Amino acid sequence: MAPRVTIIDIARAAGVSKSTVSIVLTGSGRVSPETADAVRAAMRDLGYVYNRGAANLRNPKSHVVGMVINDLSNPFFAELAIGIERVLRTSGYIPFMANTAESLLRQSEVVRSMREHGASGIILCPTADSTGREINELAELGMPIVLAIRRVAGARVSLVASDNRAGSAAAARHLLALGHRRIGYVGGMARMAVRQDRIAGFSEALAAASVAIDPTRMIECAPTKDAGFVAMSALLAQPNRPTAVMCFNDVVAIGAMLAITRHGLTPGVDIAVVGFDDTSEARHASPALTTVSVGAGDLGERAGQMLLRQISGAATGPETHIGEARLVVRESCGAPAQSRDVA
Amino acid sequence: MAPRVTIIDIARAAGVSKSTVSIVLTGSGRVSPETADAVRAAMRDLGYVYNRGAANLRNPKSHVVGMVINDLSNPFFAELAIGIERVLRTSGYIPFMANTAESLLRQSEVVRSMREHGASGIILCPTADSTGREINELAELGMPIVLAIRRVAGARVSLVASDNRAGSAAAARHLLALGHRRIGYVGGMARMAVRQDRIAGFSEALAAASVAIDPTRMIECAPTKDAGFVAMSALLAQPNRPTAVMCFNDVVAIGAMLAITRHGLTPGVDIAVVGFDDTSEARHASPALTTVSVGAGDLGERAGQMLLRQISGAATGPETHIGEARLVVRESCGAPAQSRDVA
DNA sequence: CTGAAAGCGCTTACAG
DNA sequence: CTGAAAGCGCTTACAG
Repeated sequence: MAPRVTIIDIARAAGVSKSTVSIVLTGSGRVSPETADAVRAAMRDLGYVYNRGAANLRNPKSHVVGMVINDLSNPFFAELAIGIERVLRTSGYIPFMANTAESLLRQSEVVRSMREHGASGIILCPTADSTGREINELAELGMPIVLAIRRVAGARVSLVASDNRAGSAAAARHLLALGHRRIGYVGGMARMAVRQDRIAGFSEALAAASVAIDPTRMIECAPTKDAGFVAMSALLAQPNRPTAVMCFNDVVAIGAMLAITRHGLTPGVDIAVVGFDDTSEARHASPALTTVSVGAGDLGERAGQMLLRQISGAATGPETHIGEARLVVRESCGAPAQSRDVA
Repeated sequence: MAPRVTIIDIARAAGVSKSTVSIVLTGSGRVSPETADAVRAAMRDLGYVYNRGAANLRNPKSHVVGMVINDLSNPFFAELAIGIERVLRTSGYIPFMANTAESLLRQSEVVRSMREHGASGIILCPTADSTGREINELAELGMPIVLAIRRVAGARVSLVASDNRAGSAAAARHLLALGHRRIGYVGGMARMAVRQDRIAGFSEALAAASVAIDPTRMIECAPTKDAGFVAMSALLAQPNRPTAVMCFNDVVAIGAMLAITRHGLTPGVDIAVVGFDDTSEARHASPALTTVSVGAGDLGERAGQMLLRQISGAATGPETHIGEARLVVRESCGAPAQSRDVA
């Protein structure tokens, strides 16, 4: 690789001092248009690359922010990430993304690396086993941080999530209205606050209808398609199987529908299935998945805006945004066609 | 934010010189275990954060690499990205990812930013309108770079892609064997080299069977679900509609199947549909999508390995890996059940 | 094993 | 508007 070209080289080529080059680079202070053009021409000619590390050394205001995503293979988080990027970018920040694949070790490596590179804030979709302790430690170090989607018990930081309890309750009430009484719950790990919230809504709706919850029909599993398949298969192997299942999220639901089909039954006919998230996959699944829409892209934008407020100091403390969760009735719940949502 | 703690603070707290702290940090040179422990304890107590920018200034060997992805909402690219991350991480590199959403402007911003932050290499899934010129400029500046998935005409850099021509030819031969003669092609933009390669395979198969291509049945569109829906709808509005369509990729095919259904027809029965990529969505679509499998995760791993060779200098020049593309017969092509692949 | 010194590429006052 | 100087946090020889 050719020796690095620095502002000194540019200054020499443009016949100015390196202070002037720096002023052109940062846009601070006044420089005559002719001078600025000459400097820019020199940068182009010499293939100059600005050295952020050196700049941040002197002026520690960085415009990079980190996005730490727990599972990029889940389209819900991909849509969320795209929403975050959209607002961060239009605000002049450059978001760098990393996937933790639900590994806490990987999460702490990635977060550390982002701090070392001078990120001015982080949006974190925490792994399922994150605890309030490590998140608070980060925040106490002065790092602006917004938790997205997944609440973490004990974490005293900003949060953007959806109304998990209300969304699940609405879905459960819908199944009850369709006449279901043996309703299972599939997916998520018990330690996840999000699952606790969703189960709370589920329980609340069943209690209101005086329907008992059978703990043997509450199956934990990782929030993935494959795990949903396995968990649903286990549920189907039980005697007295449920007539309906609520799933932790859409990918689990799609896995569950696959298991139902593989078992020789028809989702939406023999067993009602409901998801959570309303990813585009839910719309295109077969049968089309009844699910709870939370607006992944919108939540992402909210999280981006919230992080910007944390960074700028416009927010005086941690903020919380709980987005609406709306039941979308399609085919997989077996509801009569005329009561379904379009698309 | 508290004033930054530096190695000088650590040195003072641990009662050593800052050289010693640096040696502990970098692992260069020998330090007694007791001293090293004292240093590490001080770092923990004071909440020390290593400043990569400062370190890179003196020793410009960075362990960050960039992954630039053109469309993260397409599950194919998400799977690819996960494969790339897997090998990069296990090799001690920390991959930062950015999504360009098919915007060339965004791509150059993101690439520039990665260079400014001292990335030691970049894996680039280029936007549809990337040209060889800008990619060669990057490479000439000495940046190790691997193009993934999308060949770019004129680019003289390393490439990991699939055998687009052979894969498309196999898919077309399959449709011909099923008796189809009016076969359309939906999706991709004409300027994309990948589309040209796929069309070449398609044309080759049709020519071998002495079947003419009707240019009015070749519809360009962006490689997205929505664009596939619109393009297929346009094709269906034509007189003498095709009995089969090959689609640029799976997301286009899923959009096309939706359009067929919306038109009152049944994909796989009234019109055969074939995709490309074999994303997990293809398996779970209804009807299950016949497609060309390229192994997204594997290609990602290959790309990661290739970049590592470019960075280390183990590669003496640009390398190319063309992965196998294998037809996977499911339901959407209307093949008789006994000839279908499992799952 | 440790300490003093130089220097990486930049920005920031400050004097002209 | 420009130039000389100091300093950001680190690493790298080099002398002890």
